[in-house]
Amino acid sequence: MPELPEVETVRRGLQPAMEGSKIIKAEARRADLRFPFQKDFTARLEGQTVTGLGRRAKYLMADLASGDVLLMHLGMSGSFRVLKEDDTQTPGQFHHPRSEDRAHDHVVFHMSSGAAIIFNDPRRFGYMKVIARKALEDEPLLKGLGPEPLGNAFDAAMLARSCANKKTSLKAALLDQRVVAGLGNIYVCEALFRAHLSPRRLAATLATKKNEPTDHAKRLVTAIHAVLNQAIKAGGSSLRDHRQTSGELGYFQHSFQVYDREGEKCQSGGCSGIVKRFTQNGRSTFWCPKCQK
DNA sequence: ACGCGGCCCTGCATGC
DNA sequence: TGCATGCAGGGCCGCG
Repeated sequence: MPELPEVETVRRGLQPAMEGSKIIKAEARRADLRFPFQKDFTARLEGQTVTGLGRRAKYLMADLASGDVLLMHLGMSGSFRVLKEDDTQTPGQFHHPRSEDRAHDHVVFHMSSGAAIIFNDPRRFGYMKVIARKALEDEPLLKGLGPEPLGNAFDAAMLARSCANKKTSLKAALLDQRVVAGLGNIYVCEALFRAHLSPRRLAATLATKKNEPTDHAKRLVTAIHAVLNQAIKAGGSSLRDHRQTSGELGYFQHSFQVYDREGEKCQSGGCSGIVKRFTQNGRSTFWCPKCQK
């Protein structure tokens, strides 16, 4: 599911249930997700008030009164549901929308607000980890992350600099979380389409010989901003697993212009191209060969 | 040093 | 209907 807009949607959904509320009980219902849970995982959460819920790239970060931070990653299929504690007793209510049983409800936080927060993750590529806030900057999971695409540090000049010496395609560069942190396959495809840039283009062509940003770089940053902001407004994209924490679907998938639209007409004004798909670095790229150069 | 493919895991669509 | 295959929004690891 989750690229930046989906994770941000989840953050906004969890915030009212978590912020200012205490974790009365935390359940880890199996020994591991992607990694084994830390031995003291639940102990470090229980009794703690969540003072804030932030996001960095595709990570959710809950600040705890103890000085710890709970890092959460949704992997490919992770989702959160927020229920009233009473509803968890009602058959059906507790279930993930796509699950007939509770087999993949792996983590539950029981909050003093009366909310039960359930993490469901069939594929278990997601993970959670508690770390001390003062150790955040040494955290390996976060260490190499590039700038937030919607943050002030990310602009055409910075993107051009970090692509200047790359020998990869533009598609691969944008998927590289060290270059910019939070984009995934969908939004890279969509941003490249909106910027009329080919996914096969060499990343280094975003910079001039003097490492100045080209017009392509400026167009691309504008496109990235636009597509992410629109997707966040739409509650993210629901293809398979993504749900808002209320269980509602996101609806940005209806606004895709190339992703998952192989064979359809290009939606760019005046372009008569057809959306094509090919595999790049082991992942599907969707694009219009006619207007993306 | 860096880029690429393999792989982690389950569920779903497709084709025989 | 049943089984095999391939594919999926992420990202770590090892190889060349």
